[in-house]
Amino acid sequence: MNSALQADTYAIFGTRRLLRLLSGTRCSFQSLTLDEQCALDNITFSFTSVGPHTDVVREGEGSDRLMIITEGWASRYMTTTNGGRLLSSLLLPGDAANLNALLFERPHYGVRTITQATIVALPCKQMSMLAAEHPGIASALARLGFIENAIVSQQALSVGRRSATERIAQMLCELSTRLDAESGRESSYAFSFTQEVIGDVLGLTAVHVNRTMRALQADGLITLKNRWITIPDASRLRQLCGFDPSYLHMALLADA
Amino acid sequence: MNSALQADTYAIFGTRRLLRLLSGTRCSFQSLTLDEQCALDNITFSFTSVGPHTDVVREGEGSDRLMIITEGWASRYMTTTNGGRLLSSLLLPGDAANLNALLFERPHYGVRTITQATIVALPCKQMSMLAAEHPGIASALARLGFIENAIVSQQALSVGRRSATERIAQMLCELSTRLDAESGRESSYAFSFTQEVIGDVLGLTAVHVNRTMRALQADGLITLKNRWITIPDASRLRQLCGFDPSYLHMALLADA
DNA sequence: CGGGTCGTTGACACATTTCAAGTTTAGTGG
DNA sequence: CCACTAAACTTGAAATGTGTCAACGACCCG
Repeated sequence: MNSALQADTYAIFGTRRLLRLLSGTRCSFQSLTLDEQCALDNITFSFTSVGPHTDVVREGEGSDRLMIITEGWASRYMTTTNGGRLLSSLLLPGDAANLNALLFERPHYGVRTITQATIVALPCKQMSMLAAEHPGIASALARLGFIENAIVSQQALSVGRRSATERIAQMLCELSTRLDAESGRESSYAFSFTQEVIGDVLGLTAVHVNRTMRALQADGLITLKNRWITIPDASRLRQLCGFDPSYLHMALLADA
Repeated sequence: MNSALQADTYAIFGTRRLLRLLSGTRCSFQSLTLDEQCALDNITFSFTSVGPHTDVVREGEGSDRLMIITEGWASRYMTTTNGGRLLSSLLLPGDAANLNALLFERPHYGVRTITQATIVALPCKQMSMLAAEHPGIASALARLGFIENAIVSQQALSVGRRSATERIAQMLCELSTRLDAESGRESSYAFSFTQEVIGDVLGLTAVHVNRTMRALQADGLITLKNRWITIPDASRLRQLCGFDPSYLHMALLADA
């Protein structure tokens, strides 16, 4: 099953034109009314390819377009006045980058690509108008927002109350779930994050990330090779950090 | 000026009946259409007084009522499987406790009072129906959700990338702003948080909170007396932690 | 082939935690 | 109003997880 985030995004844009563009997914649930689907079908959108390490949304600068990552990885980031950086969310294909552009002039974060990425941009005005007319669309968008909340909160919990090992394990488990990478006990997926990026997600130093991941490898909990990670026994890793994926799946439980 | 969170909540319920109940506030902006105000006027709600340290929403347990704190202090909390606890938000009078109950069956957090509190409970079903009919109400609710997001993200940044001193200073500045406690350079407000609570908000130990606050007092940055805090020079404290209140005020900038 | 980015490792510094012992404060019942 | 108790605050000493600094190695790309 695909991650809640992805599935939900696709549900919103689950129409003929957009659906074809969004890579490797299903539109599995939460179907909108036919009326709403047609409305979405008429949205104009642009389609861009962006290099790695480039800003899609600059911190504190507004945008009039809603961006959706359709390929590659990106992140929301925030900075401290004295140079500290934290990636408040990792954005995977299917994730909306700056959902709150629909309601606010300024985001409280910036968005930067990690790898090369392709991005769909939708005019906020059109989306807002659609949301105003179609409550189903509005609530789908709101639901996405609350899922973001859950993920960020979980990250705050990690950063505030878990050891470095637990944080890393948690992150690996989350990615495995969001990427739908598990088959049986084993899980594996492309893993091209810099150790510095991981550190910035988890509030750690790149050096310490290195040591900790090394330890995880030594314990046989993970294997890294060619920017590809394998988790031989997902349940063991989950147990190590007490991972409970329900916070990612909330959309699937909801029936609003 | 009052905090964005409070102001916005009151805007939503800024009608004759409810407004009278919500303590000490103004309904300053973002007025809904007359139609929408009337609709809100017909909501049935209950009204409860709760003692300190009691759960309003238990972690992971759903609720069919939207709770709003009208008096006293409360917090959203999350726990780690091995006992770690983090308060992901502090709830002040006017804040909605479990906004996402409108869309999800289960919250990812629990809500517990800190002091004695009084709480207004609104049936989710009625609110959802209203939101579906009135886009203005829906977007007001969504806006609240995104403000929550901004606050939690900011907290994650604090916990992940700021020193203990900076975190505490940041928290004190945020409270000062949200409580609208400043007059001139000076700011002061009731401060009855346990040091353990502060630690759980900031990802620190109660002991370390103590030491750090002691140091702040020694430096003349704050004064504590009888559960009442005074910040003699707010700008000095802000500078110490690089506090920028804009993330709290986002609603005021929006015009959606 | 060379230069830059990223990963790896070591030694050391330091912020924060842990443990433990008081002291103060607040609340309660006599 | 006082005595008593529990909860919260305070302080010290020691342990420890994580950060810092620095060097080196591996890899990729032009």
